[in-house]
Amino acid sequence: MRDVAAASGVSQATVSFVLNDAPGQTIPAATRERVRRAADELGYRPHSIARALREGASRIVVLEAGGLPRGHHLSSFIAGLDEELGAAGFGLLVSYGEGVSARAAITAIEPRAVIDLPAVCAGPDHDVADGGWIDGMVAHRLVQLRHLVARGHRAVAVAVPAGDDPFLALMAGQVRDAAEELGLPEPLPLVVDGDPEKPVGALKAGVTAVAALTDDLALGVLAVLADTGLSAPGDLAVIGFDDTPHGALWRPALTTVRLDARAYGRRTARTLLGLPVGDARPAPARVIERASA
Amino acid sequence: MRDVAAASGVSQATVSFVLNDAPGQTIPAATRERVRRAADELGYRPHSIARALREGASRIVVLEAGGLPRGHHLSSFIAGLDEELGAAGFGLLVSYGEGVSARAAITAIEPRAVIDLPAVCAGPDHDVADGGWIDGMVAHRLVQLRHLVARGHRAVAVAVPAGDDPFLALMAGQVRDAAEELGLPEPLPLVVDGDPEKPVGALKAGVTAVAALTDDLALGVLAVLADTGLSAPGDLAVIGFDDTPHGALWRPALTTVRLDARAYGRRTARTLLGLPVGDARPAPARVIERASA
DNA sequence: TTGTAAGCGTTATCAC
DNA sequence: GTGATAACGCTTACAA
Repeated sequence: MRDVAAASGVSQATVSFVLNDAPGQTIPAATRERVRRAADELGYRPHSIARALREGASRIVVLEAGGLPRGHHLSSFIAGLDEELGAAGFGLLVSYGEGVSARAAITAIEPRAVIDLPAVCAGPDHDVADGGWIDGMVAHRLVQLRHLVARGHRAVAVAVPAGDDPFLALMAGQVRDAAEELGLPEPLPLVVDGDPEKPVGALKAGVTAVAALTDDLALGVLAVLADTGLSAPGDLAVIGFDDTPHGALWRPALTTVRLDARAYGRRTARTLLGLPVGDARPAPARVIERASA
Repeated sequence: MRDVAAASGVSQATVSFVLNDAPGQTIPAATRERVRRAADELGYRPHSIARALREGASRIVVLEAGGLPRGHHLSSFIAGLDEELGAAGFGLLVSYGEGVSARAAITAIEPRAVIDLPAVCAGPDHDVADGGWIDGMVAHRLVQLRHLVARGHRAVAVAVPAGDDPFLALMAGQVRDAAEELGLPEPLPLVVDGDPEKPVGALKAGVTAVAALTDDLALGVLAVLADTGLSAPGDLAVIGFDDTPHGALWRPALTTVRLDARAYGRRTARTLLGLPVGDARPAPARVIERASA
């Protein structure tokens, strides 16, 4: 920066003002041009560590994604964040809650902000922090259930994991809400734990279709079904949620719903940066119809 | 740090010396103790940004994992890195090559080192940088092929992806080497692209078993097999490599080989830190026998 | 309109 | 043995 200042015959302060479009400064266009060119020719890159020291935080945003189902939704949400943050000159780091050194790295970075997605979802004021993702979720679950209803199913179960994860519990609630809105009987929970008795029991209870919280849970249902000689969609229709890449590899290939999480990512980024959310309107959820439902 | 110095009645420099065990300094035990206690009581944490500015690089190591097959091996390698780096007070960040903002973040961090795993594998001197992982790989492929040989197979094909990825090309070479070492005929490549003709062709050519480069490729083979009414292991035995979590969900469940990448991660970290590799001896590769081979 | 200088929290080089 | 002090590269209040 000193070199740029010298090369353009101004002081370091002026260089900083020009390069950061500092508001409240009135610098003639000629000077700005000179500084810009010099910076360009010298290949000047701001030293982000020095900047972070000065500003008290780096220009990096961290997304805590530990415990979230990995798949199309998450990567797409990330892609959306990435676009907007990248455009604003911010960096994005995704943490899957791996281990000590990962935590160490995150704290060492002094991020400008950290988006703790699971926590945000559990909290009361989602929309401010996730671009409306969670709040729109019931609508997406409607898409999932409507697919089943359109195929004549009314007695549906919801495939849930064995442990209790707050995030997935929330999702389960959304499925129930969606079912209510469609006037369906309350969906029975179908715990996916490898026990073949579970789906058999559901079948006996009159269930004809399963809406899974995630694709991997749907795959789990498909697996135990196959183990007991039953098959989808004949004996039990199964629909996933997320469109993981490997859902397509299964036989029967998994029918699932895919949503435009990218738009939510963009919105999240924009509200975080204090920008107007703008035109990023999420596309409606889509059923990816394959074989299982 | 200033506060700690004041509280223990020494200068900032002394605090720094004590807290970093600076070599070549002779500080009385009493002073050290006083400083340590003061730091503790005040809850002093070194400011990593300031340190990075001073040292010219942050205490963070970046692992570039873009393009690598995700699964047990990668996460296990990461876990190994994590342990050793964490113990040494370093942070680890894993980049899956997501997008602009991720790159921006990485450069903003000024990492102490970046391990570009795909590049390292392509390069000539792996062992220095990956803890011997790649060089030991032929041995692991032997485990994969031996499982097939022990079941009476000799005509094996190797499942490869449609595009050409340098990393996967390297892996294919290792399978060929392993086959040669076992005195098997050169394995035919079986391109996994969703075309059911491919495995049928292999069958006609007398192939009785497939060793896949990765689990996902194995799953791809299983899928087209199912599409043509054939099944594993009856018509064609299929063995994967990596033990991805969803391989177990398939029916037939995927037989695969799992290796102790964690140890390689630890070795990588230690050589990177200039430490002796020590006792981290990788456990031998293990076949996870399920149903497909 | 531009320049000067202080300061962010460390670490390292010297005197003492 | 310990303590000033300078530097790392940047931003910004204030002076000119």
